[in-house]
Amino acid sequence: MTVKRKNIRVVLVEDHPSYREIVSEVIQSAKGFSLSAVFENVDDALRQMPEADVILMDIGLPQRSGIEGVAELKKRTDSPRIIMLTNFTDDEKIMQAIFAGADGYLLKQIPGHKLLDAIVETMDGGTSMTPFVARRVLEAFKTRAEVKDETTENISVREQEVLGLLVQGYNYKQIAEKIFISPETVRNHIRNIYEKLHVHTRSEAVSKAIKQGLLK
Amino acid sequence: MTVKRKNIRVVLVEDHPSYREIVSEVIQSAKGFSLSAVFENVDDALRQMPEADVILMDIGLPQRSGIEGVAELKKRTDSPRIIMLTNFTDDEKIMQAIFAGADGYLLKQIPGHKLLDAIVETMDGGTSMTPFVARRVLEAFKTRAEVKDETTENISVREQEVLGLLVQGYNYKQIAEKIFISPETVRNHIRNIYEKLHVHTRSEAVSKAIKQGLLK
DNA sequence: TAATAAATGACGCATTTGCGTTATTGAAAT
DNA sequence: ATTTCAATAACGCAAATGCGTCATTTATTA
Repeated sequence: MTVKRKNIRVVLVEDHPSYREIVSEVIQSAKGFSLSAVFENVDDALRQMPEADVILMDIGLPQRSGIEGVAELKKRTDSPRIIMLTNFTDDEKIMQAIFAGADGYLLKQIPGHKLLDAIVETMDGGTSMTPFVARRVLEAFKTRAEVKDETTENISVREQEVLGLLVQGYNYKQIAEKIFISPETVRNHIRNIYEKLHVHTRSEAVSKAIKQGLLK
Repeated sequence: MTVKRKNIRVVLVEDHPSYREIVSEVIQSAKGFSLSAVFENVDDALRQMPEADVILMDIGLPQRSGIEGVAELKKRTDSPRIIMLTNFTDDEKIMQAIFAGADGYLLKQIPGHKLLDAIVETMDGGTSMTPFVARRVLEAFKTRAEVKDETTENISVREQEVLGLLVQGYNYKQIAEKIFISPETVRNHIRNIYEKLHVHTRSEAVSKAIKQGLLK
């Protein structure tokens, strides 16, 4: 007697006919998976999207790109998990897809069994990335961030709050209104923040706050 | 007649005896892999490291952590590729390891065959991450960076130069001295930058410049 | 209990900033 | 040949900023 287990419902969005065939075949022949729908462009997918667990979306679709597709779908409530299928070539788009909120980034030449693994892992709340993509992401990450420097003292909770507003460009008065204190107190907080960060201007404070990840 | 192929030489650094045993077993019994050395702490590993292709390093070692280990090894010429083995718990350390320059981040409970896959993929220049780790990394990434927004016009070379100095906290006069133009011209450049970025203060400009990667 | 730190508030003042307005030069595009 | 644009420069002025100095309250820690 086996426990009745629901299949993982997969939707594929891919314009290239032969690749569409290959992936469809993999999903359909796999135990525990079912292919709910196949679309060849984003517009159709957005209009006719059925209930599903995971969407496999080509990143480089004509007309509306897969990135727009992700962004749209992720706005919906109960959006399924979305895995992007990418080529070696579209390096720039990988980053855009990440910010659009995709849950996985796989190279198209991934073997069938690994694609299935990735779908399961994504269902379990992880983010599947092929090592090539992961490398790109980390490289981009490292160029943007800095390690927190040892001399930076602890910024208090209230100060972090003020610092966050500073980064958004608010002035004394505006910050004061937002957190219901006097502008003079804001000045004092900022003064203290400067001292802790060893800076003397807003720009430097904003710069350090962002680069060192001092916010939130 | 088979082609003679060199084994992938693996080194393991892990303090926990039972886990050490398990991994050693996996490597030794795998075709195409050989276990060159096993260390139980970073100091021994640094002192006696043999030639190897891939190092598997526990991230949470006593005394000198695996993170220090990576940092040290990566300074050496011809450093092998390094894969960190992590637990669910040490979230903060994952980021530190990334900045230390590790080439892979795997959860310890990874099945043997996937560990072997990851070693191969890392050898091929990729970065292997288990989906759990990948998720953490992307979350951290997303909070720090933004996508370049479409409305941002092209910042000219000279303007980028000025913007860079702005981010470093210099004022009109200081920027003027640095690039040998009048402070009034600096004002003009900054004015134009503001217009292109749709901002009205230094803080906002600095913030956008960093988050959108407008520098250099 | 005394010292310390965080959060609050205030006044004065020199400096810096943001913006309106105007103008010249050289290079690139039409 | 002319328009457009980047880079340069200048003046004025209201608003915002950075910093010195001082003070109160409430936690927390030594």
